[in-house]
Amino acid sequence: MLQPGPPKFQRRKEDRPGEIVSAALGVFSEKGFAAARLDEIARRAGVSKGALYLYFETKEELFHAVVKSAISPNLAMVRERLEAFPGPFGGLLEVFLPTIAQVIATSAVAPIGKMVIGEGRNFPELARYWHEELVAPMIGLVSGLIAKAQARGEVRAGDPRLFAAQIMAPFLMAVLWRETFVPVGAEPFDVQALAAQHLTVLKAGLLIGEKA
Amino acid sequence: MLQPGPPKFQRRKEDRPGEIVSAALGVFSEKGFAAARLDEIARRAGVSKGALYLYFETKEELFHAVVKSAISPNLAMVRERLEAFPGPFGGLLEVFLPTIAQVIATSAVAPIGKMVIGEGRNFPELARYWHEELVAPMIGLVSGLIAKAQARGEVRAGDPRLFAAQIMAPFLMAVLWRETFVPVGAEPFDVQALAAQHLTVLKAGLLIGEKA
DNA sequence: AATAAATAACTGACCGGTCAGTTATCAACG
DNA sequence: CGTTGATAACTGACCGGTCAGTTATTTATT
Repeated sequence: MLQPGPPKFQRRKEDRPGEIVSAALGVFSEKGFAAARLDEIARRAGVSKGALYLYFETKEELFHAVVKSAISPNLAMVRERLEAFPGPFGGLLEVFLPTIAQVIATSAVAPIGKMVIGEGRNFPELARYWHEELVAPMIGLVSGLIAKAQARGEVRAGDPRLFAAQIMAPFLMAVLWRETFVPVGAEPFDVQALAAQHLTVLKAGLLIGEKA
Repeated sequence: MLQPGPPKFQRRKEDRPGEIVSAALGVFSEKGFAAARLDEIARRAGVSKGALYLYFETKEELFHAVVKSAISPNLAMVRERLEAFPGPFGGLLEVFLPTIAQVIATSAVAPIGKMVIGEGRNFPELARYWHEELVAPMIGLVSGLIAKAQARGEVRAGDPRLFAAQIMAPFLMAVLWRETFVPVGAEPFDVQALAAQHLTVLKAGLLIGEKA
């Protein structure tokens, strides 16, 4: 009866938070905030539910940590690529649109974003954080680039913020389509093809002095 | 002790379902499906919780009734206007975009749609219904009109379904922006201005033989 | 032995759904 | 016309299950 066998658990204080956040990302993505069960997050993280409370005070704080972890790297990456781009606005679009398509297809930004949209009303702090940390900077960044391009005479007159919305909107739609309607049988959108076609329309519709 | 006083309730079998659906629309719009409380719906409808179950079997069925009531009139209106339009595609866009903007600004489609997006994963029947009854028909309708316009040589070559997505996406974004970020301090989008600017870009980017 | 990580059993509030009882309404009857 | 009996709309207290969060206890580590 005294054979030790494999220990029941190990003490791994350093790794737990990351593993828990990772597990929580999965469950929140699949179920949304309200329907996510802490028992399931704990199970996937390989710990007990009580252990969650050693590292996070509440469910909401855990959600917050998930959102933070999903935002920062992707935003930084996009921002760097955009600000470092030297050429004209048309060339910037050629780089930017496929980049966005790729981030959407591969990162956790999409399901988290959908969750923020779905439950933002009930968790205003979260919507505020998402808006201030990710959405507003992105819109501002793109708007600023558009305004500069207008000043150089490359982009037609108009509200830069609305132009930014027009540029980003199809990607938002593709994400929500994939997350909402594809699971119930809708035909998916090919995000890369959408990016390519969107680029064509934008170049003809937004830029000055381009041929259709 | 026999003074009747005001009666505790009245029997109004005809009106109850409509009043309950209306109250439910409000609560579902504000809270989402999961967070909506049947007690609150009942309170707003001026009945007891038990009365809800005289007219609807479950919470989900009530939600279904709400979705139905919000969809049908608006879809029918848009479809009629679109199919009856005689002129070229550019002129159709001029009518269609402001119409969409108006429906978004005034109808209950927007909050319900946001709710479907937010909770569709947990209620696939609902997402399926919304997709089959509203979204797929709309996409199909617009795609068909685009294909016809392409055949007439009015619209550039490309996947009509992707074009349809590009046309609709900014309105989706405006709705979600209003529902999600404006309550936490974001600056709203002027949907009418967005429609106007979107029209300009689409005419230059989508149509053949138009001057920028 | 002392400490802290981790567990597992537990609590209490919440809420969808139920149902026994109440009351408005109306038709039948005197 | 007033009364009464029958019906069905309606109420509201209640129940059972669920789940975020707590705590008494065990176990790994130093």
